[in-house]
Amino acid sequence: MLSKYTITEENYIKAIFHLQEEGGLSTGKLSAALKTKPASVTDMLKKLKDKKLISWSPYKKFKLTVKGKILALNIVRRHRLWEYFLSEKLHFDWDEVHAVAEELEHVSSEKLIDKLDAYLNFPRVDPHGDPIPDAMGNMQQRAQLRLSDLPINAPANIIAVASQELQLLELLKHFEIGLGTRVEVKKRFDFDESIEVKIKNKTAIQLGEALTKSLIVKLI
Amino acid sequence: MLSKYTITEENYIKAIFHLQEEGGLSTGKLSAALKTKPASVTDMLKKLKDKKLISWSPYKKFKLTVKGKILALNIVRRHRLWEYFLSEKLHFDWDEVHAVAEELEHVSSEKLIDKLDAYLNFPRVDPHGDPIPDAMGNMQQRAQLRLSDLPINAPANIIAVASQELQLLELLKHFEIGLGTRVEVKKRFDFDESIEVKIKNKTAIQLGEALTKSLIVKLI
DNA sequence: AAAATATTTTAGATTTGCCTAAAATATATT
DNA sequence: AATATATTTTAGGCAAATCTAAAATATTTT
Repeated sequence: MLSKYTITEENYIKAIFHLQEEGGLSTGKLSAALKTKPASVTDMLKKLKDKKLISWSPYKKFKLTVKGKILALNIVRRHRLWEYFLSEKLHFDWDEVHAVAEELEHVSSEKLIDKLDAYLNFPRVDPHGDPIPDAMGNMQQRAQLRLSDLPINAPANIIAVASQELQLLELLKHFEIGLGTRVEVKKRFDFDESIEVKIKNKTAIQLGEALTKSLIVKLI
Repeated sequence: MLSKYTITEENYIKAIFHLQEEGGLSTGKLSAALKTKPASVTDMLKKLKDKKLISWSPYKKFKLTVKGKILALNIVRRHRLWEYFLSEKLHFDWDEVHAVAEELEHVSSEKLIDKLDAYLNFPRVDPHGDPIPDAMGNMQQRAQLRLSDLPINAPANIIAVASQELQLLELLKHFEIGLGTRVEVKKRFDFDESIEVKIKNKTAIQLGEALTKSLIVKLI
């Protein structure tokens, strides 16, 4: 039974979860992710500790407890189910989906989410290719072949974008890269790890490392 | 352009709107509706006045401004569209719909609501029979649903009696039917258009056409 | 129209989440 | 290992929305 938490608390838990997964959890990183000051983060960490959602003590590393992780997975589940709904049913563009889901995820009815899940036919992956935890909190690993690792001349499809940064999504839109887009690596420049990629059937273009590492592909 | 308001502000505006429609708007009634104390209501009324959503001055009557009414209609629109969605798509029972919609209505994306509206095919009435304002804030009069038109097994309340005939009122008294009485149609006889109705929790009784066409009901 | 009652508002506190500035601790550099 | 730098925490405050208790105004009753 997940009791009720404030929207702020949930946002902290979610951010902690994601940073923890990336292996870069700290007060400073958290404050950056949440756009608050480190001092504010410390305040909240104490509260989360009191609620037994994280383990924490002054100046030490901190992390989610089991209880915290269960909550985090539940929030992630809500978020991704809503993303799926917005994209699949309401035909939102996939780069608009994230912001709205950010609000919807805090609606706390367990029943709502389970019914939504059923209505959507229990999708296991959201529009960004991220796996959706099921009602028990189980989430599959996601395939992790990045565009940056794709062999030369191997045709593949974009299946996920490993970042929600607006600037990135904007860039993808500009290049007309989306889920399912066919790509093929033509050349690799060791100098700056940039890559020459053929998108769909257009002439090859140059893409930087940050971008190609964020694009998850699957060989055709 | 509806700027952003806090959830609390929106709840106040919505409650003021409904009380205003029923003709019973006062600090005390508002505090009861919102489950806060009158003193808290006064505080908020000052804030809403500053934001030009209501007209108010100490100890005087207060009411929504045009700006306030537009906002109220927009909130009502969101609420009722979500209710429709929950009932129609997710198959929630009607009595569960309200509480969840109460949370969903505060998700502020205009685009979300318009797309939801389209997805639902622009319904004009929610599962309780209440009219849904359109994107322009236009709302039709509440449909006068007569007991004779009530679907089978749909619980409803008597909200009006479309006749003042003494004989009718006498009959109602005899059956212990009054405003607010819960009714549920159990069977319909096409032969003489009489109906078998369960009143409150008593055993169902037979009512004639003239009577059932005079009783206005509202789905619960 | 005065008194009694009911309603509403003011005044002063509390809690949540945030802030700035300063202190404490941890990490990196020499 | 000592110092310099970076990070994190503490201390003290602020704004939103609430509360209680007391004061001000309206309304009802006699």
